[in-house]
Amino acid sequence: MADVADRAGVSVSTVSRTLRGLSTVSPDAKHRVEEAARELSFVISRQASGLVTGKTGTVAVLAPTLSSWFVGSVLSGLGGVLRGAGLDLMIYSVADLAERAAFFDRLPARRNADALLVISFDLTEEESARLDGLGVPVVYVSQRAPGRASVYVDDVAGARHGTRHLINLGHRRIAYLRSARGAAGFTFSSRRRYVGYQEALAEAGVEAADELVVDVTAHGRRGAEEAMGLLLGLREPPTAVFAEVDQIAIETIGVLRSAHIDVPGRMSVLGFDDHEMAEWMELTTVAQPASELGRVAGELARALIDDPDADPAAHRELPTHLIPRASTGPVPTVSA
Amino acid sequence: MADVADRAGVSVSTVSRTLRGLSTVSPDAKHRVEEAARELSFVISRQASGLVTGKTGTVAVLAPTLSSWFVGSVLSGLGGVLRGAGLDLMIYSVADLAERAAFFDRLPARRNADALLVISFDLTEEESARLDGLGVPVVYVSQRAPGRASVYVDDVAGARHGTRHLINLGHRRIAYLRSARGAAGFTFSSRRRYVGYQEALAEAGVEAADELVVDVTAHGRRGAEEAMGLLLGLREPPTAVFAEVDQIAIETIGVLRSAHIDVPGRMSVLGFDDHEMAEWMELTTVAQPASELGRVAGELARALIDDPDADPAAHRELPTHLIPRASTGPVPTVSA
DNA sequence: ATGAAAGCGCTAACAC
DNA sequence: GTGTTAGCGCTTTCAT
Repeated sequence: MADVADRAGVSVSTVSRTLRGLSTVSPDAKHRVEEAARELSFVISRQASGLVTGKTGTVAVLAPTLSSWFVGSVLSGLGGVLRGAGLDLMIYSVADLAERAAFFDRLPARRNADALLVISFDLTEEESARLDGLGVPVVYVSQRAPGRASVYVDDVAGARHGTRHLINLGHRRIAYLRSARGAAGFTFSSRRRYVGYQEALAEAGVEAADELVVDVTAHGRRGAEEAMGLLLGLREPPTAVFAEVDQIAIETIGVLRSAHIDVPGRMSVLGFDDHEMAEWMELTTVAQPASELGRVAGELARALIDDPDADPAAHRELPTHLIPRASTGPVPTVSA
Repeated sequence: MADVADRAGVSVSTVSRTLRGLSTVSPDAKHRVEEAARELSFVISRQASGLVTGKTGTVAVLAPTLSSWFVGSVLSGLGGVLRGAGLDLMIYSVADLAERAAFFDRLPARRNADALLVISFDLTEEESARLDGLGVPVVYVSQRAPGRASVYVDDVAGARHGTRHLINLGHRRIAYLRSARGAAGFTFSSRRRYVGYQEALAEAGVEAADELVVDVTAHGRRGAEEAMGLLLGLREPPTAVFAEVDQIAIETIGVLRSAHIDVPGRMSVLGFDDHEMAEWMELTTVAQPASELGRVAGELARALIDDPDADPAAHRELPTHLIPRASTGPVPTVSA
């Protein structure tokens, strides 16, 4: 920075002021500094400036994986806001339990970020408490954390809406496929979606049947196979299937097609998420605005960083919306 | 740190030495420092230590998106190595041209990372030259950058291997679906895969036919529909289709199934990538070790950071492997 | 083996 | 509107 100051013929203070966009710099000096900075391709060292301001200019994210559609989408949305705010994005991905323990033991984000976003992670109360003592605001994404800042979608309304779509198509025997694969950070949404399904049935006066609710445990297509085997073996099989997540819905379509059961001719299939693949497969689904979640979470984090009076327990609930595609249709006629 | 020193009854120097694992600390002092640090949940400030060491302890990644399967997988692999090396991961995602221009204009990674990884990004020579002047090692992932460090897979061998698989199943009319959707950072692999396809045909004495090579342009299933329309309208339609990327292969399967053309009974479909979805769809594919690419790139970066004598233009080529699943089978008999 | 002191590159207060 | 100066929290000589 001293070099820039020399070249521009001003003091380092003026350079600092100019580069931070403070108004108290004469147009002339400002111009000379900018030119000098460009010529020397000077970039502020966040380390040095952070040392004195106490800010790091960085937002950290804790996520169980980076290779899932959902986390990737959230990060995309987040990236946009942060860039706009001049904040950097630092990622702590914690693949297994050992790494998770290490993270919470050392808490490396402690002094190295201005805020922490926890994406799609079911934390224990003990872990959350640990984060409370972090000294920086924490925002929970895709999870309701009572008493803490969180951003999530309205799973109940989404599932209710999806189920109603099937009811409106004439379906009465609507199976529900629950994911019991133990996907990290998902148990919360899972419970809520099931509630929405039940509510829609109740509202429409459709009788709920336990036999129509199946837990999909096995991974890969086998899980869907087992579930469909069960459902199709029923005295009165369903005419529609609502899968809690797109992945299972898609696997189900695959299984049905292999069995030459037409979708949606003989069986409608509905998903939840709007995974990129839902479009490729023409799956009707309850879309969850993943990148929007990231954007909102980023804004919340920004507010929490900039404004000490911001509510540290603010909640933001985002709506879902149904995307009708080709995998759902009217209930088959009796003759079929 | 001063607090820790007080509590442990030593000087800050001793605390610093202990926390960095230097050997020149008495067991007694070491123990007291560790205890004090734990009690105060003290974490080193990278900003302050970086200021004096000149290292940031951070590796930056430049990627066009975060929500793609490939980038996510690379980052997962990368995350592991970096964590092991005590390095943090910082992400610069550059969604559009404006952001891209801004990145190369300001080069924010300049003094804020010890290395930069460029993932899946077709840079102009001018942009690459700009990165050369960054002052930190740059590693190109999924791209051959002549004269610069890069990590990529052997696309030619992979495509050759995949094509041979189809030939071994008896196929002679093998269509090739090229992605012309302008996916960022992909033109390089695209060319190489096509070469591999051609080589395999030539090796086996199978005549290449231009009519069998189709560019898929439209997005979503429509692109696959158009391509299959073209191919199935041929006097002598193909019996197998090799899609350059899994996404197109999967869309193709969807199109074929809607048209009641059995896969692989009447048409075999082969992909390239091993996208997470390939497994759900039982797609035979040439697997590309995405997270392994990240791991190797991370190690390369680490070597470049630690060892000034490391070859700044090292290349690492990773192998692909064929994963046979249910979407490819023997060529249909003439009676079919 | 340990401590004292200098200084990394920047910002913030204070003078001017 | 601009320059001077004192640190921010560490690491690193240099003594001891």
